[in-house]
Order: sequence, then structure tokens, then C-alpha cells
Amino acid sequence: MPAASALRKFATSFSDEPMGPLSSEVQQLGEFLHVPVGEIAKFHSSEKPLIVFVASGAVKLTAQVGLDREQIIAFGFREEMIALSENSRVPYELQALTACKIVGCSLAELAKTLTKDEYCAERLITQLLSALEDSRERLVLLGRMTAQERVASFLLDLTERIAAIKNGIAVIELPMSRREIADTVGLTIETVSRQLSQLREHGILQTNGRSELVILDLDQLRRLASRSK
Amino acid sequence: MPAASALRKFATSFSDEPMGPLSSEVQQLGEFLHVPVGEIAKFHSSEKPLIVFVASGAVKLTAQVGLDREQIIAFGFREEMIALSENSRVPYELQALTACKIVGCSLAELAKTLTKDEYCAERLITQLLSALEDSRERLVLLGRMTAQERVASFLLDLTERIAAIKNGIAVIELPMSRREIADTVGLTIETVSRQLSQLREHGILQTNGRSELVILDLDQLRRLASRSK
DNA sequence: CGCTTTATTGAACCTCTTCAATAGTAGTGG
DNA sequence: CCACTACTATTGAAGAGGTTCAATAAAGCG
Repeated sequence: MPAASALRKFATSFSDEPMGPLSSEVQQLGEFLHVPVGEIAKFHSSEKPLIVFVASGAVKLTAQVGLDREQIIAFGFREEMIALSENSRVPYELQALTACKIVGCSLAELAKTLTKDEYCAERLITQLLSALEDSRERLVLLGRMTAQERVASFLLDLTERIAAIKNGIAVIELPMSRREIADTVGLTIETVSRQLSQLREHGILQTNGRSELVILDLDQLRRLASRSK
Repeated sequence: MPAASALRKFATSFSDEPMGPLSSEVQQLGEFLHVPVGEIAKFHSSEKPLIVFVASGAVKLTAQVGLDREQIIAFGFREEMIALSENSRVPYELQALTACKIVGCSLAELAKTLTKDEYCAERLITQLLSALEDSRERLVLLGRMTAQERVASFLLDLTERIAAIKNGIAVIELPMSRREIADTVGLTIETVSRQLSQLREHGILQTNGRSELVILDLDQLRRLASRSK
């Protein structure tokens, strides 16, 4: 059964195991899309996708609230999965931060194989739980953290997910604007900017241009992220 | 297969279908607990539960952050399910707001039957998605709403979930304190109190004692909940 | 190289918090 | 059943953190 083995491969990436370049098999499992920068991902299948695998590039999942305000729900970076949830009052959008390749897989597609493959079933659940966990951690951030803690936490998260380690120090190539950072941590771009400046002044990080961040003092950053008062 | 049919019954409550009094079958499926007011639910099974069904009473799921600050992640009321997520940095607690009966079911227990019962599989996923959706909607609330919008949204949510309709108007018997409301919507108890007073002054609701709320103008409340500026 | 967009910085303002005092509620024992 | 007590909620005034508005600086792009 080729489909099942493809799903298994697909499922491998549900959790922490690394996955190589996207195989043609995996591409066939769900709907494959190539999304240019700034574009909103539109899947054409009858059923909306439940899980999206980001093969390359970066995407943001946003909730449109009111006319001008948007809240970023989650980011999906290279080789990460992002869970959608379509039965909602708020309209969601999946938008490309950089040109990216993504695969969307619907609940129906997944459920079919779910009953046949216990491994896949657990992986899918693991993935949903991980999305749930992410979201709940962000509740704490948005509900109970100061601006400094928010920005520090955000940077730590990015460090773990997309930082390149050069000569022992973490370098982050930001795929998002200040506005998008602000919309993620529930602040204004001005406050985000001020917090970054402060971190720069304290020698915790360096900036090159608007998108390169060099984290100089990771320990200090961790300290700021959790309890500063 | 009695276990599978019990799970099916259990699973029925995953979504929107109503479920009668807790059958003995369902009790056997997971670990059954009777938790007194204020106590923290402690399951004794080797595997931590993934899904908890609240047969009666009300519980809160909290994340402990720092020494004094707590963030309420979710409430579980009578006949609702609440999804846990244990693989986390933050310590979570499930605490009884009122004396309650709950059933905890672990991933392993669920996964076993998952492969055998497609219906159950979809239900479980639906439940996890619903928890995810809840959490994401609260991200918007905490990230982008004013105090007034937060309190109004909170009350609307409660109205849909636990309000008793008496003579055409909604009456809410609050199972939580002002502190718990504050910890849910990311405000202080003082601000929550002030917002309630304001709603009272505007004739939108009435209060009797500290726990009874009578919603007089639901439309107005809805208006305040989404876009007030 | 100039133009547009995005980011940074400054100052005034506002919302929510903090601190403090009062009022109300519920629980206990006489 | 009422008084006493402890806790919870409400209200007020001052303060702080973050927002808003405005101006400047820096990046990126044609």
C-alpha cells in the first residue's frame, strides 16, 4: 500500500524526527502548493486541509479581527507542520512570509489511513497536541507577560526554531517584519522596536539591517523571558 | 466488544451531541474521579490522561507562571470535554471549581481503539481541534482586545455554555471568583470588577450576590464584545 | 541615486495596574 | 438567629507601562 507508506513518511515529520527533502509520494498524499511571498495559500481540494506541512519557506497563520487588527496565531517554518482549525467564527488566513512549498492534508484523507495505521494515528494526535500546547503557551505570554518578557520569549522561540549557529552564536534571519512580531506578541511595532533597542543596548543582541539578529547572550535572554520584575 | 461500544458512547460526547447520565461502561473506560471543591485532580493511572470528561460540576485548567501569577487556560463545565497536553514546559493543573465528577482517558487507551473505530478517531480529532480552536480564539482576546471587550466576550462565552434561561433572560450562576475571571481574560480583579459595574450601570446586566449574573441586554453585550472603539 | 517603505526614537496621553480604603458576602459559633 | 470574623468584591486615587501621534532615520528597491 503505497499511500500508507507515504503517509507514514509524512507522519514522521509530525513530531521531532527530521525529514529529508519532500518525496514525490508525500506530494501525492495531500495537495501540493507553491506560494509566492505575501500570497495567501488557497487550496483547491473540496475538503479544507487540517494539517499543512511546510516543506520550505515560512508561513504565518493569522486571525483577522476587526478591520485593521490582526492576531498572528502561529508561524510555520521549514519542515514544520501547522495545524489549522476551520470551524471557527474568526476568519483565518495562511500567508507566505517567504516563497514557500507547502502540502495540505485534509481530515478525511488522514482519517482514512488513521484506522489502518496506529503509528500514523498517534503521530497525528501528537501533532495536534503540539499545536494545542503552542497555543496554550502563547496564552500565558499574552495574558501575563510584560513587553520585555514577550519579546524575549519570542526571540527564544525563534532561536530554537530557525537560528543558524555560526561560531557558537545564534544568528536569526527574521522572515517577518516588526509589525508581524508585534501582531504575534500582542504589542505595537513601536514597543517591539524599543524592546529590541533595549536588548541591543544591554549587549544581548546585535542587529544587521532589519532582518538579521545576532544573539550574543542567550542566558541573559532566557532570564528576561521568564520573570524580570 | 464492550470496550469499543463504551468508547463510542464516550466519544459521542466529544462533539456536540448530548449525553445522558454517566453510564458504568463509560466509567470503566478511563479513570473515574470525584473531586471536592478546590482540590486538584490527581489521576493514579500510569499514563496521564489526555482527555477529561466532566460529568458534573466545573473545573479549571491553569498554567502556573512565576510564583504568584496564574493563567487560566480553559474551563470545563458539566458534560464538556477538556483536552490536556502534558508535554510542556509550564506546569498545568486541573482544579475543581465545584465538587465534580470527571473521567480521564489517556492517549494510549484512546489510540488502541482509534485504529478500530473510524468514528471514534474522527471524534477524538474533532475534540482536539475544538480545544485548539478555543485556545486560538482566546489568543485573539488576550492579544488584541480591550478590557471591556474581554469581559463582554467572557460573559458571552459563559452565557452560551452555562446560562439558565428563565423567562427568556439568561441567568448565569458563576462557578468562579473575580480572581479566576481576571486570570482568564488577562486582567486584574479590580479591572474586572470595574467593567462589571459599568455593565451594570448601562443596564446590560444585574448582579445578585457575588455569583449570580442576570444578562438583560444580550445584543448590547455582543456589540461590546466585538469592536467597541 | 532618489523614492517608498519600514524601523527607530521622542513626547504626550490613556488604559489598565497598583495601592489603599471601604463595603459586601459567606461562614462560624454563641 | 444574630454577631463576629475572614474573605472577596467594589470603589477611589495615584502611578506605570504601553499606546498613539509625530518626526527622523535607515533599508530596500526600481
